[in-house]
Amino acid sequence: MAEPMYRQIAEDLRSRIESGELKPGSQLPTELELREQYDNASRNTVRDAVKSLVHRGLVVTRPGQGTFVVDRIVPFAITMSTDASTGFGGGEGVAYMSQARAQLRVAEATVPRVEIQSAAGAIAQELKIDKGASVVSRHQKLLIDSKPWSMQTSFYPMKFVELGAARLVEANNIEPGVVHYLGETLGLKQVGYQDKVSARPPNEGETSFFRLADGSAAAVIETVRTAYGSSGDPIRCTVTVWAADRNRLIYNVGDVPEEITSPAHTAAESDGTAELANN
Amino acid sequence: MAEPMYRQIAEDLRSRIESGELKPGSQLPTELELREQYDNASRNTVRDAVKSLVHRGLVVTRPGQGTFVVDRIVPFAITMSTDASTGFGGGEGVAYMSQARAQLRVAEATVPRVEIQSAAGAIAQELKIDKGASVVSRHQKLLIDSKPWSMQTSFYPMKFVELGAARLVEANNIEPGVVHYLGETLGLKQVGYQDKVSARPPNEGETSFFRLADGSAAAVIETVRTAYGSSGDPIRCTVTVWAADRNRLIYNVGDVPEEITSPAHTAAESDGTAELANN
DNA sequence: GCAAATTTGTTCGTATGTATT
DNA sequence: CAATACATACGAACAAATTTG
Repeated sequence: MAEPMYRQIAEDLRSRIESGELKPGSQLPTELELREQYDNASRNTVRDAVKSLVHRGLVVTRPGQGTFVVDRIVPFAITMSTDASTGFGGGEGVAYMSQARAQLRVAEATVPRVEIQSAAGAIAQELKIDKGASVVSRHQKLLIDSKPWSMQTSFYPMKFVELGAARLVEANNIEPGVVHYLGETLGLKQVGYQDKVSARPPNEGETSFFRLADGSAAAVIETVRTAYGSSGDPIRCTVTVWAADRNRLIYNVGDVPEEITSPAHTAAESDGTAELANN
Repeated sequence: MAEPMYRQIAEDLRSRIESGELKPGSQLPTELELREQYDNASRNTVRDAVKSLVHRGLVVTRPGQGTFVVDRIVPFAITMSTDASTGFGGGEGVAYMSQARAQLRVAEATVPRVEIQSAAGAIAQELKIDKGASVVSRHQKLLIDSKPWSMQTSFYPMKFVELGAARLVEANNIEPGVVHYLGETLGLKQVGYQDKVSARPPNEGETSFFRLADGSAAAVIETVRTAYGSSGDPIRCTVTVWAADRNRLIYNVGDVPEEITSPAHTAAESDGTAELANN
């Protein structure tokens, strides 16, 4: 018995899924049926097999209904580097909306939740302020086609408000964008930014917002964007958490052909990811 | 009993870990001890609780030894946008090595495994060649401090070999870099590239190479980099898979202060990620 | 709208196997 | 070899969610 039975069952089911015998969206045999199909294994054993598939993101189980092969979501492509078509920083507010439209999706954003917080270590470091200093936190959730897509929180030094950028603490959208507003009121001009991209398992809040299956291996992508002004000082720090299964981040570096950078192109692209023979 | 018992136990253990009562590297109580601590719950119930922590990447279990709080790895920061200090495209070969040295790490790469393959759909699309056309695949695994860090496969149109870039199919490193070599032999100059960044659960090969705990929620980051020449035609496509728990990708866009872009800075940075109050 | 049937979720008990010390 | 600790597997009962009649 080299391989435990529940793993053998899991592998067999996986191959049935990948061969197309079990199509996306279709229901797996019930636990009772699986028992019969697999040598009258115990119900707990077939459950372990199914759990392993849930965990790998191949199927989802719904209490009272059954287990279903996952329907692949068409990922939303987001240009994170400066987007020629919208003119400014990708992945945020206005640019996000316009990219969504270009991919024939409907984007919405919740009303910002604004808070005054004392800066956590990482934020303080990014903004080059003292740990514990006051910062304005503006938090928004972004939806596409009415489904949860990402959540982002921007942090600004409280000093900006004191210097005259009063609207920073207002709980509504600042049109056409906070960056533009800071330019008008304080003369700050964003000249560049640095993104730090990482991936990790979701925490509780993220799991519930993104409606991630409980035991699934779903991951989130976290980007930390620190934007700088012409003086070289940080203007803001924006932390965005993306559901990994429905987003793809695009960075263009140097000269990239026009037709490649257009959002329509990335949208239309085949989803035949992975399987790119890395082994 | 709103919450099932195994979840309550899991949450209690989680809080004991996060409060620091159970430190990284230390051993959790054994299953037998946990039974006693939690109201004589069944062994299966405490096991379910522990599984849920394994799954979230907070602990690892080792047969015959026990369950241990995970030791956080210090992530390796990789500048993916063009790196001023090394002069060329981040995240690959030479640049990777030099960034590792700057962060006081030791980087190694395996000897390239070279194959002639017929292009899969996604690769063909990236390289703008016919699906099934021949491509040269050059695969390497990268280690840092002797531990598995990433694996990457570059695809080049077979046409390049026919046109004179014979060394493309040699199974050894091409110094100082393939891009440089293609410039010399074919006059191709890389003027830019597009990166597509996504995250997903690891497949079997990745799990074993990265030595990821079996049931853990570990994710991999996948970057697909397509590089373009001055004519606007694709030169190559490089697919890199990174273990998400030990890598952080850095993209600089526009003007970012020198001290921020230096590898030493990113290395020294506090690891106080997450907890950035996204909820 | 309710009751029954179906399906997955939780919890228990028990036995045996495998890895490590 | 023995003791310890986790891994696999079985059986059973009841709970909760959903669909169906």
